[in-house]
Amino acid sequence: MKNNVPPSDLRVFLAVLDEGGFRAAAKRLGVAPSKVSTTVSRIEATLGAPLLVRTTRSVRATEQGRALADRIAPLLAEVDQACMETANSTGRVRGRLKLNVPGAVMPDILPPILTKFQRKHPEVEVEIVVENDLVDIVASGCDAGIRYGASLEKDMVSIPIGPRVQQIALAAAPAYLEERGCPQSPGELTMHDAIRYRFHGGPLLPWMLKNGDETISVEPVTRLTISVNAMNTGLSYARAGLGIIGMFRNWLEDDFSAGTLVPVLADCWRDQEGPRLYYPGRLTPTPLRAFIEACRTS
Amino acid sequence: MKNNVPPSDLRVFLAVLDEGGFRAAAKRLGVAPSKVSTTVSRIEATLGAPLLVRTTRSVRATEQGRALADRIAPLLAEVDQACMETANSTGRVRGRLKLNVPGAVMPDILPPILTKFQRKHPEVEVEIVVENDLVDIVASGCDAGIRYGASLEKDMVSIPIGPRVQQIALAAAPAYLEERGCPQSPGELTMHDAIRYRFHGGPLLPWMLKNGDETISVEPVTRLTISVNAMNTGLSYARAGLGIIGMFRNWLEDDFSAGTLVPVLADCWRDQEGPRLYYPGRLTPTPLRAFIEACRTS
DNA sequence: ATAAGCTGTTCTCCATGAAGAACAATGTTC
DNA sequence: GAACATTGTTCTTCATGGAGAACAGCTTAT
Repeated sequence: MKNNVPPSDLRVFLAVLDEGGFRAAAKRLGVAPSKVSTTVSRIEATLGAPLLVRTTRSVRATEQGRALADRIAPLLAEVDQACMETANSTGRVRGRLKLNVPGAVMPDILPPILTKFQRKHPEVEVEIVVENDLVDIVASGCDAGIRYGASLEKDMVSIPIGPRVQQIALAAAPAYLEERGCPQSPGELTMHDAIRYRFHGGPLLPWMLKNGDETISVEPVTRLTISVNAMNTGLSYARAGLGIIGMFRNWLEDDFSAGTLVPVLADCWRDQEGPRLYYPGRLTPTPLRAFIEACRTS
Repeated sequence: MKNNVPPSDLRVFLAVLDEGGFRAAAKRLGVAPSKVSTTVSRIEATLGAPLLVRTTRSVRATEQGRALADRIAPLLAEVDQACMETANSTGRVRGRLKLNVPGAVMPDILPPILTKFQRKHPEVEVEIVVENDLVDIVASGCDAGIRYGASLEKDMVSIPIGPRVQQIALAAAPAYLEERGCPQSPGELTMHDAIRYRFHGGPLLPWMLKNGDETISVEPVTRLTISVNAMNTGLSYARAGLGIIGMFRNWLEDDFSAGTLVPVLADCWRDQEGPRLYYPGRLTPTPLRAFIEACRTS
């Protein structure tokens, strides 16, 4: 009977309410905003009742829309749960795993973990979304995310992934050091130009250095601030002699070997907490659960 | 997450189980069999589990398919209920009404009822499916059906629609009566040729006639048996002098007026139960409820 | 006051899913 | 045993739904 609303359409409607907007819902569902718009309009036409009030810049449910959403959301969630359990009941780890990760883990942290994981679970198809600015994993339609230093969102769980610590190393081009001198103590860094990286969400990668038995925070003169996503850009400027760069040591190894960058105050480098895997605390699909296990055992 | 099965697909899966086959499910849902086939296959691929075993000529659920169906069927039914109640909450009678009716009610019984109904409820879109052979209203994807003399199916309710009784009239062409003589009593009918109508499902329209104070069943010599759907065919043969025809009086009025057919044994005509509206006993959409009310008050 | 950025919606075009036809397989009837 | 009827599935074609672009409207920043 054509009076029925396809429950898949209802899931679109629920996503709009969950995300607070059509574009956010579209992003989470991996569809175009126009589909979300036309789907909600079609539901309203079929039921003959407005479900959403679209004030510009915000969406909110009507009374009827809220009542409908409250009633069907747990039902559709349980349908998803039933499907997931059917999928899991085969005992095979299969399906798709979508990870939202910063560029920073792309060169050398994630590849070995993924390679091992996919060899162990060949039926899992992995999709990597490289993004730095977005913290909300669910809103981006991903199963899990990797982040440095992000605070824990509601209902999210985090475990370490990759190196438990990473050293923040300082480096400069030989030409820069010949011109400006090589600092002999952390205090001298304030007289130098710095190239600093900024995490998503605004915080700079801090320059915390060891000074004898203590750790001090150094605020150098910042000539350039770059998103952690644009890793290679920062390295290029550093190689060009723009200043002293502060970055994860593993990123700098190739330049050290090639001589294009030289370590600065190597004895003062201190450890930084490594990246963490974030995922929703419940409704864990089998592929994600297997990946979590792979992270725990690596 | 692409691990999710669209719940609309699950509805297709449930229809296959309900109807016991792919083609029956396709008919009920108003889609092509190929869509049902590919939809179920897609669900099985997504979940990585066979849900149905398709022995040729029969379909049955696997253990996992049965478990999944048992769990999600009430959930999706409640989702439909929630939508229906949202639609009803506007207080407006709107939507679609799909009726499965025999051709017998098309000329003069249904039109006045529908005309009145649609004038009262202009927002309802009515679709009429003319079918005689099929008894299962739900399996045909209709909201309700009209039938003569059909037995009550499980969970179905019936109310009279249109005339509470209809007379079974006998008639013949003048030329036939001149040649064979005009029967003076019901008993003489056995010496005449008959044109009889058959209801869907096999029973013939019985020739029950009054004989004094009693009612007798007459079994004439049947020259032609026609489905009630082919009403005009039977009339044509009768006009051509093939025999005495037995049919609802309202169908014969035009021929009586035109003189193309003449009443036979008019004093012996007895009343027959009129048609009935059949509909599922629960989950009554608003358009159907309004139509039921219209039938009750006409 | 203007520009920029973001929203939801509408419109256009095309890729995809669905309809329809054809097929292979099986059970029933003659 | 052959013919017939029906099934589920596969293949081909095309109509439609969705992506993408553009639009109108609104809020915020300059």
